[in-house]
This record gives sequence, C-alpha cells and structure tokens, in this order.
Amino acid sequence: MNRRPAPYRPRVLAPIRHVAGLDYDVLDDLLGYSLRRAQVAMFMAFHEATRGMAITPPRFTALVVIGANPGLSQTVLGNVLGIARSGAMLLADWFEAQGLVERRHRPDDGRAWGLYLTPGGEALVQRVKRRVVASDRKRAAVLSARERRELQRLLAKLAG
Amino acid sequence: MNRRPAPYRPRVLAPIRHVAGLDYDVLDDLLGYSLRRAQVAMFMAFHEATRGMAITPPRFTALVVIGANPGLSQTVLGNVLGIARSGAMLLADWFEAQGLVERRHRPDDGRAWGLYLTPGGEALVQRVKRRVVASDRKRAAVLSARERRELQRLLAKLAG
DNA sequence: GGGCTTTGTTATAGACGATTACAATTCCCC
DNA sequence: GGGGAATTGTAATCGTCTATAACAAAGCCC
Repeated sequence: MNRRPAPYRPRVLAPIRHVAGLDYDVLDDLLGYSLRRAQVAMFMAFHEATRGMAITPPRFTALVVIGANPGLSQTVLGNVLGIARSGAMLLADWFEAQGLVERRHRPDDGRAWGLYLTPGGEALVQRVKRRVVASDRKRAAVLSARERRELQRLLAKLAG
Repeated sequence: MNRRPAPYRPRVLAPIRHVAGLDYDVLDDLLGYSLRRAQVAMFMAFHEATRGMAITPPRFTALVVIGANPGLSQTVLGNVLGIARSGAMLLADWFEAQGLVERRHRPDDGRAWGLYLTPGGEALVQRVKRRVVASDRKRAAVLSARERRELQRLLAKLAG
C-alpha cells in the first residue's frame, strides 16, 4: 500500500470576508486589522500570479535576494526572511533539490556557504518576478499613482 | 520519564531586518512586501501588548467578534477569521477549556452552537481590548492623525 | 417524506518554523 | 601564537496552525 508522496500544497490564506450584519467592534479601528485584511488580499493575488510554480512569498523573497546578492550566506538569508538559520537551510535544501540554487564554498570563510542562482534559477526568478510585479501593479491599480506612493511612504514609516 | 506538557508558545514573527548593504531588487517597489513589513511590525507590537496572556491575533479577533455578536455560530466564526470550520471548532474548544466562552444550543437551529462570552471571558476581552487598542495607537503614533486616516482609507481600498 | 444542504465533529496529514545540540571554522584578545 | 568565545551550517525533534475528508445529526425545500 505504498502511497505516493503527497503533492506539495502551500498554505493559502482564505479571504477575510466582511460578514454582512456582523459587528466588528474595535477591529475596524485597528490599523493592525486593516493591515491584515489588505495583506491577505495581496497574498491571494500573489498566489494567483504564481499558480503552479510552487513559489511562496518567502521563497520568492529568497530567490530575489539571492539573485541580487550572489554568494549570500544562509544566516543572512534567514535574517532577511525573519526566520531561524535552520529554516533558511531547509529553504536552501529545497532550492538545491529543484536545481534553482547551488551552494559554493566561500574562499574567505570555510564555515559559510555562498548561495548562487543556477541558470535555471535565474530564468525562473526573471519569470516569477515579472508575474509578481505585474500582479502587484494590477492589484494596486485601484489606487492612483499618487495614492500608491503615499501608501508606500506611510507603510515604510509604520514599519519603522 | 513522564514529561510535563509543553508550555504554550504562540508563533512569533521575527522582525524583518533591512540588512545594510543588501540589494533588495524589486522587493522595495512591491506593495505586498511593504505591507508585510508593516504588518510584522504591528504584529510584534500586538505580541508585546498581550504578553503572558496566551492571546494570538486570531484569538483576539474571535473573542472580540463573539463579544460583539453573542450567539455566533462556529461556521460564521470561521468565515470571519478565514479558516475552516474545523479550525474554528478547535478555537472554540480552547476558549471553552479556558473558561472564556460557553456554547449554548440555539433554540432555532439544533445543529449549531451559539458562542457566548462567560463573565470571565467578558472581563478578559475588555482588558485585552484596552491593551491592544493602546498598543495600536501607540505604534500608529509615528503618523499624524491625518496620515493615519489616510492609511486606513488606502488599506480599505486595497483590501477591496 | 425524501433528497440535498448545513453544522459540528473527529481523525489525519502537511506546511512551517522554533529549539537544541553538535562539529567545524573563524575571531579576538592576551 | 594559542586558547576560549563566537559564528556557521547541520541534524533531530517538537509544536502550532490549518486543511481535508468523512461522518452523524439536524434543517431545508419541493
């Protein structure tokens, strides 16, 4: 009864429906709650844009950052993503298994690996980047250009 | 060697550090990424505000909504939170075990439970609400009142 | 009344990340 | 230059959160 390996299925956020006739009390006044609602909407757009590519937001961030910073160490990758080193390692393992990233020893530090995109990884990153950027723009199109800039500014200020 | 039950430890987001000298490529232009950074900051403030209370964002939302809508069903609760019914049930189980919520049969529908805050639950909600609102306001204080309103407006627009 | 739907429930599984401990390497300071 | 402290990657294990699937009980609708 050998079962085939379960297909990879990333976590997908369900929409936060504003249920009609329900009292949301203070929630609607909280910036944190508004932020989450907006983020879920963006997340779903992301998921739609990367359908069938087994790419999650952390994976996307990781690939982009590795592409822009060849030779990145796993520890730094973890810091960028806000996860522990062990998690960054599993991520790198997965990338390597997919043939997207390769580890090369650093000449300057025998402990650390340097992470590099393979040609295939480079190609994938370009493709995914195009899709994600387009999706982000499309979603942001409900705002005027000025509003979008303002939103970016306010978010940056809030993130401190 | 009976081990004592592991202490409950909710998932805590680590800060997304903007690593100096690192190239973030398109990430800084993506609304989705800015949103996430801001959300992590707010999440950490939330966690700080509810320290030691075993309250997570979904739990907070659930308690507030139950408090404002006594008799809520578990299915609706799941919709509000964007999780499956089974998850809403586990949440209700936990609240009940903590003595915060009780289930009462609905006279109009023998299938559904109605969720109600207990007096203890009511007291806790009030306390947590005060803390979370204060924390949210404090965090939002980096913005002017006008900016905060504008941010709320833009986020609502984005969430669609 | 009989099929379809909805609600709660149970069981199971998977994704994700934390923690801990360890070895190899490098750093730092005397 | 030598030795303790810190850093890096790794392995093993655990916990949280959520989904899915299947089921019984109850309601809905014709």
